[in-house]
Amino acid sequence: MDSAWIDRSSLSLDLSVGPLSFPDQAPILKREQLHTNPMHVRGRDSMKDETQDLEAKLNRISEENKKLNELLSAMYANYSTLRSQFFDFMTTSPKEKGPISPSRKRKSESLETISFGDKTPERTDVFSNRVESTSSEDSCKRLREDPKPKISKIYVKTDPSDSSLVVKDGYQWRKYGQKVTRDNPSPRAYFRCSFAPSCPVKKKVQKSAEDRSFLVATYEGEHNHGHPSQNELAHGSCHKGSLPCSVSINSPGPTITLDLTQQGLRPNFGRASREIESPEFQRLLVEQMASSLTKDPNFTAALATAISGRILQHPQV
DNA sequence: CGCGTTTGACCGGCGC
DNA sequence: GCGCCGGTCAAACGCG
Repeated sequence: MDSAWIDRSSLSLDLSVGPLSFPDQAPILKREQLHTNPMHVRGRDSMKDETQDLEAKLNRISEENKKLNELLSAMYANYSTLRSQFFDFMTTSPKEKGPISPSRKRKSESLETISFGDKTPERTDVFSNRVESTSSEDSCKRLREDPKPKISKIYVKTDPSDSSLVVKDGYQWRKYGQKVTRDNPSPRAYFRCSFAPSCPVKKKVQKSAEDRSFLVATYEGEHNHGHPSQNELAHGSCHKGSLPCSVSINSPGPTITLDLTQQGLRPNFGRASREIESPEFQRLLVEQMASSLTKDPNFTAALATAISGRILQHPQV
């Protein structure tokens, strides 16, 4: 986790919690208080105590500030990990395979599994996109026949009560069947890509047997046409059927949702993989995230409450 | 009326 | 050969 790039001096977290002093400013505050606060006319001992108190408090506040910065860094690191894995998936999925022969034989599974917003017990990292690919040695026994279409699997978080087996991925799908399978009580829906008549791609969607709040979409084959929502992406809209627009982070603490639809957070996909590496982009991204946080009244209110609570714990100030 | 979805029937691979 | 099971077909149906 490389957080050294964060230019902390450029991050101004206006938290609306009144004047916050940093440790190096503490002596100034002390001098001001010596002249303005009649309580400081008391003996040197009490002054010393108060000075120590103030210093301790300032240290605590700067510690909290530091922790918040670290939290932000961690959030960004997770975010960039997710993003790069997503780009990997986007650039590698429907490519480099031979012609697809419509074989009715049982498919040999050459799996590539990716999960969005994953939180099942086996996948504890809330930001990890699991990519499962069975090795070629593993599947070569079953690959004795014609080359199989590429198969990829995607986990999509959904409402467990939502019975619609719809995974919005930007393509147009036509449902041609539904079946209840043995290993899973929830039905499996079969879709064919209907964006291009000759497109051989098929999709199976079924609720995960282990966690019904996840839809498992299995894609077979590769699209022989462009992504229908490319234009939308280029124009910055993130509407119908496009790629996941927000990522929910579910942790033992509060739920955090990073809204990636915000302008400035979503660069043009064509140049994205290069731009995301540039320090300018990363700096911009952190500033965006920081400004999103500080503009969120709930966040600033909660932070202000926490800090003022700490201060009020020491009423002698 | 056209298009998409639903759903029961059918097909074919696989294991016993 | 038979039965099971996943996958597909296609008629019926619903909706705009």
